[in-house]
Amino acid sequence: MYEEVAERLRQRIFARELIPGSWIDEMKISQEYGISRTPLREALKVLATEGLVTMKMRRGAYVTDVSDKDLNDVYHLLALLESDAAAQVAQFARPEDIQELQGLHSQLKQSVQDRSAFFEINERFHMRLLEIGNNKWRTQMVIDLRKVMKLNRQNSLLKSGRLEESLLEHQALMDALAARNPGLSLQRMQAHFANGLEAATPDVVVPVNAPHQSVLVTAEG
Amino acid sequence: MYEEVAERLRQRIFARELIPGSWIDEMKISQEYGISRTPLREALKVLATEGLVTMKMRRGAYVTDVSDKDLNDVYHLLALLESDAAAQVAQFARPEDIQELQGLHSQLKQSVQDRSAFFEINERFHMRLLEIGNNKWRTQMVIDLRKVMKLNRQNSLLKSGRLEESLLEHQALMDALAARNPGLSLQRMQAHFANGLEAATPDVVVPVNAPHQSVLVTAEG
DNA sequence: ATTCATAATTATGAATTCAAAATGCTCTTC
DNA sequence: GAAGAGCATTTTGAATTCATAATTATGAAT
Repeated sequence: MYEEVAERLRQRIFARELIPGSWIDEMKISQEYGISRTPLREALKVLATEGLVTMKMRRGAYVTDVSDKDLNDVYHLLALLESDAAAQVAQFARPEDIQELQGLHSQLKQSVQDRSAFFEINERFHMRLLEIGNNKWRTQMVIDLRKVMKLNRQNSLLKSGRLEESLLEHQALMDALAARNPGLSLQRMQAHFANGLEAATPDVVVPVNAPHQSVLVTAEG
Repeated sequence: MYEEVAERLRQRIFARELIPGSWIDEMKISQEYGISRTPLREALKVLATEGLVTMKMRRGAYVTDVSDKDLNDVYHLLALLESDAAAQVAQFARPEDIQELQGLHSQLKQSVQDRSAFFEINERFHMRLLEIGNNKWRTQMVIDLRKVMKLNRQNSLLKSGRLEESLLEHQALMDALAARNPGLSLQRMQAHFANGLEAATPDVVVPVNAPHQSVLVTAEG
């Protein structure tokens, strides 16, 4: 059960229902979920090792408050890991895997007018690339880091105008992958992230007190 | 208490007292430690998210069995992350930080005849470099990955003859750092890891049934 | 009125108890 | 003698209970 509880808590944290820095009332949550404190506490300790909550001695659990520096650091690592994955894919992927990525890219092209569809397919593309990269540890690290990114971004890091640019960057990446050029693929993924970060500077982020939303959050375009 | 218990379990796993693939008897361990199952189970769940143990539904906890591919994948990521850190250090570290690293390097040079001292100082050097790299997420990831490396290596990845080579690589790295050359620092760290891996191919690993030892295990030289 | 001390309340951390599921053993039957 | 069904034992997972620590509130003293 603790896995399920952990996931429910993650969603509430991402949705800003549980505010960074705030104390997590074990009694209240366990009553809300109709469970005892035992599995809840197990879930909290898992979230603590994930970095989503912070345990204070004899003080309980608090939603971790990530700073702007933290976000930049995490974003840097995402760029590093995902571009590494891109290089590996260019080098070792089977032809049908490249084909699959091209299929996803085509879908992405077609959904450039539908913002939420674009985000969803974009997310799928990045995740499939990681999986094809065939290093489960890297994949897990990226998953964890993306969770942290979700902690402090209410919406996508994409500005409205970024969708088209992002698509072009994806195209360039796909070309490099199809050409089986590891170094170029790495560069193109790096560039993709570098542009995404520009669009992500704090001053373009929507107000914190915006109503929570279940919209997909992506770290880049 | 769960933190303490988790650490004791980690040590037992690294020491091969708990064998990869084997089942972890909650009752037995909790009696051994003179505690109840509750904090033990919390610790196990933490170790599960760290990847050291695997939870099976209604089957309990098992020490994770990492394959040779896993080890190569993890090693690849260590090289990626630590060389990234080296580049950052070359770029952003304060002069006194570079000085400190040079101090550690000097100690390393002096302890080339004492194998265990060499390992310990080497470990300190790598950790300090990471800390100076000033990205706590990267540092934490490296710490976690190094734990996984310890799962399947009874002793160091260094062959006896590797100590001197390793020292030369460290010297080259230090030069690049002192010259404040990020790209070169990155390359030198990558080279350091590339050489370490060569020495770590399965056929040079000591037998698995060797008596457990508390010797420091390092992922590279 | 303010500050310090003590008591009471509240919440965390751990132990114990309880329930449910899986495995293994035995007994029966073919 | 072997195979399958049923029961017992073992073990996990969760709830409840208990103890300890921390915070807050109340009261007294300066």
